[in-house]
Amino acid sequence: MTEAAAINAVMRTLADPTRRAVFERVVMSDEITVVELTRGSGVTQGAISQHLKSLKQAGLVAERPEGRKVYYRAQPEGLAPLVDWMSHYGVFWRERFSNLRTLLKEIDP
Amino acid sequence: MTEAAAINAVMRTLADPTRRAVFERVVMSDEITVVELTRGSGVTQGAISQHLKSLKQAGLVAERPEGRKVYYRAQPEGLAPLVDWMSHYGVFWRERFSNLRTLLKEIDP
DNA sequence: CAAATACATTAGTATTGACTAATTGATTAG
DNA sequence: CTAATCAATTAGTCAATACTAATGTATTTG
Repeated sequence: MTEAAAINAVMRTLADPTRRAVFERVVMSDEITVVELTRGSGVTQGAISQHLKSLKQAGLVAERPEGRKVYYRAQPEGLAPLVDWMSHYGVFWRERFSNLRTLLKEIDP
Repeated sequence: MTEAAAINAVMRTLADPTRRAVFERVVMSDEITVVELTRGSGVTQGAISQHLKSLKQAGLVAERPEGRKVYYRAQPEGLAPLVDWMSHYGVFWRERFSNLRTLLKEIDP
């Protein structure tokens, strides 16, 4: 996958609010199943599975089947294209990155 | 505009490749007109104006009318919601942020 | 084995949205 | 003043996509 295709996939995948909410819940949970994700999502189980498929194709989540359940977890390298894009075009806004800079100091002084 | 609405607007706006390309060209140029943006974009002038309208509503660009031309420039605070979102959900991937850390050291040692 | 559970997939629907072609409004040039 | 230029907007079209309902496929339970 080329660089442009990667950022395109990630952006398009995270653009949908419902799918982004699914991703956020996966991030927050260590591991989470489809039924759990469906609960309180406002959409059907089928829709959740479709969103998970998109997220998986974008490299944002990974799955671990266990019995009849499938546990999903966030995938670190999935957000890399977005970080890279920000790095590339965010250079022009130094002051905005001071927030990130502070954060980075906190987590890795 | 609420926080969720802001990240939603920015994500959806940058999700389209053509519109993102327009934004990138605006970022790279100090200021740029609609005709210049239309040249080599592959779409019509009307489409460019529509994309610029979206970018403006998302707070990603600003305009400066001068005569019959309108100069567009990138708006710093427009990417803030994306940075904040990354800060919030990117904390979980420290190693990925090392790239950004290196970059930040370079631009502000 | 039969019923139930967990998830994926499919077909069909409705909405969104990106685009063009054309028009309009405004400003500048001849 | 008239032509031409720059940009925005409008109406209409086409494709993409988010969703539901239903079905399919394993796997577990009783």
